[in-house]
Amino acid sequence: MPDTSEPRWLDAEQQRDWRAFLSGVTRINEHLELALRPFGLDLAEYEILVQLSEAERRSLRMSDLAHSARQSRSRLTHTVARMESKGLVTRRACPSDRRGVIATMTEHGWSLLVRAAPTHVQSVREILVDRVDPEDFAALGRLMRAVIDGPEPALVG
Amino acid sequence: MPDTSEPRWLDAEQQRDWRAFLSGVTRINEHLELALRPFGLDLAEYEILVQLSEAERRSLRMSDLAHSARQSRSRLTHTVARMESKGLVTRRACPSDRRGVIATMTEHGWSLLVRAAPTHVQSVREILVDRVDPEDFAALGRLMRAVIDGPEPALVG
DNA sequence: CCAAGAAAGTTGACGGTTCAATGATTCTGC
DNA sequence: GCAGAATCATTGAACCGTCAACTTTCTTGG
Repeated sequence: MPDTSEPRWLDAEQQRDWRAFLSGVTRINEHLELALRPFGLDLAEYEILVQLSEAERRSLRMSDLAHSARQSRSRLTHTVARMESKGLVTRRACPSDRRGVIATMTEHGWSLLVRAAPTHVQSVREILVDRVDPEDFAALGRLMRAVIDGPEPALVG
Repeated sequence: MPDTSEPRWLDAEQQRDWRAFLSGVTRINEHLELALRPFGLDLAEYEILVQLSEAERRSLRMSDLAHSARQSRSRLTHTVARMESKGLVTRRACPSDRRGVIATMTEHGWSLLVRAAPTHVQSVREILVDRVDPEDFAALGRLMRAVIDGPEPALVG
């Protein structure tokens, strides 16, 4: 049966903070996307390049890449296909698991990342890191780790 | 000429916090979208309903609504058109400015919001508010207000 | 007043994401 | 060792957001 108990609304201050969060995230995203634009990248593609750049041999299984870049496998397939046609990555069969596909960053992808990264970092600083109290930024980290590490919430329905 | 000075990279801790932020935001969004799904709403539509519900006569000019729901005017036009066809909102000409269009929440839209809101709040609590240290949550609010209220960053290019 | 420009809103095409379905391969329990 | 379940990756269609172009109306400087 549906939960008929009175919902626990947010108090005024919580609501203010929550809405600031929603607006802030939007602004941060817009700023980062704008900064990547001159490089012909969006944030999702940038993340893919970063993950590949840090992996052994600059290569990852598609599903590991999907996980670390926080994308669905389907989305990743499409995005990587596009990036492949731009010459940023290549794909090949995985030798140890014939279901698998390994994506590898090309030299061209690497050099694009190297060129884009300084601007990206600068944009992160401009919109967030250099703009806020370092204590609050550390609190942000703690808070987000609590969000990530917590159990899958059930949302009883 | 391009800035050739060494970029100010994030230190290890900043990077850890920043990446936690990216992951956390993704997780929060996924959780909220999931919670709204049974109501046939996504977060963008929910925001539109919230903004209308708090406005006088549950009505807003399209461009004010676009601003407060953090959407482009074009996106809002499309989304409101869809919501109109679902019977959640109506549109009519603005009497004082003949360029304008006023969106109004219908009774059906209102009742859907009333039904969805408790679940939505619960999902916000589950994924964030009830999961983190209240001090850190307050820090989140401060931090995001600094992001929002700050000047348009130039991102010198 | 009026011409030029700005603002409001829409439109349609394009591109990207989601979703469900599919084929192929590997894992699991018996 | 095999049947059934789970995993990996892809596909294509439907759906949604973005972008540039456009119309209409309002504002502003001279």
